[in-house]
Amino acid sequence: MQKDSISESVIRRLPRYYRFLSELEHTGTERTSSRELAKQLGLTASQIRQDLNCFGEFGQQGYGYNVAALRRQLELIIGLNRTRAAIIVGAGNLGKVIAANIDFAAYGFRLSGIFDIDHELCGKEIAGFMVKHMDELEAFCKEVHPLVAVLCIPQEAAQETADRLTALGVSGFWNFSHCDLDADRSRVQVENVHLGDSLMTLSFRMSKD
Amino acid sequence: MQKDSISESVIRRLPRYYRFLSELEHTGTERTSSRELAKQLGLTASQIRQDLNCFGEFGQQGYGYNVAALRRQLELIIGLNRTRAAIIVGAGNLGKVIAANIDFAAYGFRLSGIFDIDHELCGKEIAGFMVKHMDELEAFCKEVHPLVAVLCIPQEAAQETADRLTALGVSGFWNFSHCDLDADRSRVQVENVHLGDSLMTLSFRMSKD
DNA sequence: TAGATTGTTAATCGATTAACAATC
DNA sequence: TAGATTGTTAATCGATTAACAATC
Repeated sequence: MQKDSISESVIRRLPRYYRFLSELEHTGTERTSSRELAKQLGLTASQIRQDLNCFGEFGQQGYGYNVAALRRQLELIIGLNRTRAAIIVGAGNLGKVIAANIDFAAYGFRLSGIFDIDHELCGKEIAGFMVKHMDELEAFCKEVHPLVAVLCIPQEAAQETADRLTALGVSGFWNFSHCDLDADRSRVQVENVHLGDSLMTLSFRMSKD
Repeated sequence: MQKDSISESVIRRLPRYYRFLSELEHTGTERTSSRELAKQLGLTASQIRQDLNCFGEFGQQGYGYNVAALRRQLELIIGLNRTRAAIIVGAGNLGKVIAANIDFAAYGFRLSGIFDIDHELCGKEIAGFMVKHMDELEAFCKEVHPLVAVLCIPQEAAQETADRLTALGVSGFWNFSHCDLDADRSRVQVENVHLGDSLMTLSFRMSKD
């Protein structure tokens, strides 16, 4: 069904498709077409059909796509129906915001713990979780087996912590540290959120004009 | 000097080059080569030379690149030496974290105000700024002329607010709202930070294995 | 001079777009 | 049936990689 390797470009577009179809479904739209989607998303109809056909045949000639069905398919493709345990490492400002504002369940995850090295923070409650000390990490992972770690720690500690977590069975990192993690990409998935890099691209594009 | 149009792929790599060269400079490294950079960054030497030559000739045959000089060039290329006024719109959790944690000056910006529609939040201090009410936006912009707005507001309010800000002379948006802004890309630059999309790509990549 | 590494041109690869037969 | 729109193959375009003369 699914092509062997999906290009990074396609992967980056999948969430947009899902997001837009969710909106369409929400407004009660029943059917759509690659032409209509393309127009709304600023892509070409060809591209959308090519992208979707990496995963299967979801449309019908002469009709187009059923919005609800296609959204559901994308949900399964992206894996949003799963419930992987996730932990947040680093309970500073950023960790707190993520704990409180990200609807993990909507993305196929279940927040199951928050850790920090600062003894001051431990025991405090964030988003319904009592912050645990990093000393408890091994015992916790042995019990809960989190698959994903959200890294909200300083750059200096990131690599070491990632290695420690990998050894404990974590195979996915949502990395907010300002560094590129060194990891075996065949076994571990890393999604970087480099806010500084993001702001730099804005700076660059505004400098050209 | 600079090629007419720089591809999105190149733009995304520039911050990584800058970041890595800053590290090298910090550790006292004097010279490097495209080969060495490529090895460290997981790219090819060809690609790095092609990328840099979009902007000029910064190396020397037989020697390579001077780390400090190349870093400085990238700083200028990305525009980090500038000081564009920026405002944060939305003083909720996310707005607060960004105000407190992002070193705007390091990226060519200067934070100059924080706004919210919630009267409760107005007057409170965040990162040294007194939160202003959105009613004061027009008067403020007339005086300070911010070029950039960081949107930390709900999806529903994003488009309307962006339009309002565009009319007030804002030409760059760092958009944390979970929606794709509709803007005239020839006059306005938009950099989206879609955390949901980011987490979905992680979900997708973890689902394959 | 010999070795190293650039800047740049040419070749390759992959992604996007166009075209169209299949079919609802 | 006629019109619409898919899935898919072929053509195009752009980005990455390889090769190499120039030169430090």
